[in-house]
Amino acid sequence: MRLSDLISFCKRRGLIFQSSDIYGGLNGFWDYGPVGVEIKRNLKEIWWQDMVGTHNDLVAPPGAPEPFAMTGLDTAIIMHPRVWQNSGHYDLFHDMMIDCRETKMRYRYDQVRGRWVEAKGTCIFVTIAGDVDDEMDAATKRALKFFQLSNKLAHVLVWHGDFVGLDRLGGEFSQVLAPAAKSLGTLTEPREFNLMLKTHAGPVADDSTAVFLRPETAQGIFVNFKNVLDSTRFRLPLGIAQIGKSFRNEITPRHFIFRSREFEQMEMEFFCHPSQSEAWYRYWRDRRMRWYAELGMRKENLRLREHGAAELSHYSRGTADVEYAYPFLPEGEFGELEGIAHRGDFDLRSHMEGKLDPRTNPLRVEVDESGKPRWRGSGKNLSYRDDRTNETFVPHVIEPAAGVDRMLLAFLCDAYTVDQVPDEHGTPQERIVLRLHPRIAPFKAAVLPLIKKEGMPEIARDIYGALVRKFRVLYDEKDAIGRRYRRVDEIGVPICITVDGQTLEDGTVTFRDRDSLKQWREKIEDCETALARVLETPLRPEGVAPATRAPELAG
RNA sequence: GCGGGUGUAGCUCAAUGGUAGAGCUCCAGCCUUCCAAGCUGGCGGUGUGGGUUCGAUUCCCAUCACCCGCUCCA
Repeated sequence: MRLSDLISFCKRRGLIFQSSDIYGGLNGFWDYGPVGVEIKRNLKEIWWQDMVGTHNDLVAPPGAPEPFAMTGLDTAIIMHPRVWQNSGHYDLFHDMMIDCRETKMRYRYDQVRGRWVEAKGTCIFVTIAGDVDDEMDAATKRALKFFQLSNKLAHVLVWHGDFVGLDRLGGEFSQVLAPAAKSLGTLTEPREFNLMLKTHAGPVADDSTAVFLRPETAQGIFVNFKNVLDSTRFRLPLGIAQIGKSFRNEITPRHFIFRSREFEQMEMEFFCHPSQSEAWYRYWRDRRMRWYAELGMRKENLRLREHGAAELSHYSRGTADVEYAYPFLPEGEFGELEGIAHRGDFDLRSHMEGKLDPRTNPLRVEVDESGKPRWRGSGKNLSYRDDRTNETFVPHVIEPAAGVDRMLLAFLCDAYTVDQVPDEHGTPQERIVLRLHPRIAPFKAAVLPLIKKEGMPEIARDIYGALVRKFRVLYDEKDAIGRRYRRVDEIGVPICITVDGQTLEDGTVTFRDRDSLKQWREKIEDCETALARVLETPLRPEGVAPATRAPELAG
């Protein structure tokens, strides 16, 4: 499947539209339509129920070290600017970038490094960008090429000093050979790129009222940790969940809803004793991975990737990504769906003491030139006292963080299927069907009179009226029955309930299964329980595409 | 941000420097007893802004958006 096919499909069937469509759209923003909003709400509801709603805090679930509590929050999108200073986002999301006028390449200012080298009476600063295995080897090749020397003449090059960043040049770039350039002095001045969306709290727009839209929901949980403990009787281990919008000024929004500037996150911060944090990390990593498989995501499209030591912050004892083989990626490549991170005590301590320097070990507050904290903390005590052991400690945090939109995209890609179904002449015809798990499906059933006469619509409307009080269901009497089946197949409705000639005789209706096309009969008065039973079909543990349980056709 | 491509009806596509067309969808009706594409009728369109021209959907410029490849990606 091509991504553009899915985008057309999503527009045609009312799943997802471009934001501000009638004005030509806005880069990085998308709207959910009548069908899409149901799917999205279902995903959030399933996650919330799994995390908070149906959690039993009296017993330890399989694989968990001990029983634990779960609760939720809904915090503001706009928070105090100091939150972002101490979370690290302010520094991290304010990148200085430089452009190369010759090659049109853009680099992060702090990722371009170089060294002075002299030959043929000229001294230049030869640079390389990003991660390079052998800096000296790469720089030598570039210098030889610039001075038009053969590879055998490397000894002619006279090197001065060591490799340093561009910031050590004092803004003078005239002798700089940019990473891919052929001539000197092609780099622009460094310019500020702000990845957080900025606005103003209050009607006066000046620096004193500048605030940021949150780039993640997690910080609302960290800064409320003490409030939650003080207002409840929860003990650790405790998980606090939140679902909400986040915003990032992505440089390049791409791939439909995969990377957008306004998106929704489902994050949970799990606070526990440091000595147990690694066990909890493994528990949440495995549980979150299992969740996708249990909702029917094909296991060949899903993988868990543990970050290597080089990728990890030193304070983290582990980070794993749940990844999906999105169709816009090259064959065999996977993209992020959810991250599960062991964050240690970095966040709580940063909000207590001031922003910690993630490069230090053990963690210390980051200081400026005069030795003062770069960003001052709240000064509030965010440690936890266990009243049973009388031990006081700063909890460690395990963070499973999922993006609702890319999760929905992954489930859509996984469910979008074109198969062959015979038409009324028995000739195979192409059919688009969304094989969504019944819990994710936007509607649970469609009630259809076989034909629009002989009293069938009246019976069907009564059944619809009874079901609609409990389920999201559709009623449709327009067009031939086969056409109506196709319509609801396309938006993933798992069950069709058809009122036909036999209904008039014995009071039974036909149940039709979306995936297997199997049919069986249920009594009119049993429709509600029968539908509930089918929708609760145990999930397939091996993670194949979902199929509702379809009893053999009776009679 | 760079390079390439594409913007015509809800969708997929056609055509043209001089009244823009089809199929599907959708709507109204007919027909129809289980897997869309039978019948009749109907609604609906050249992304936006400028320029050239008597006249621009077509040519030119700009802009916006999407797709692909780079770059980036807490």
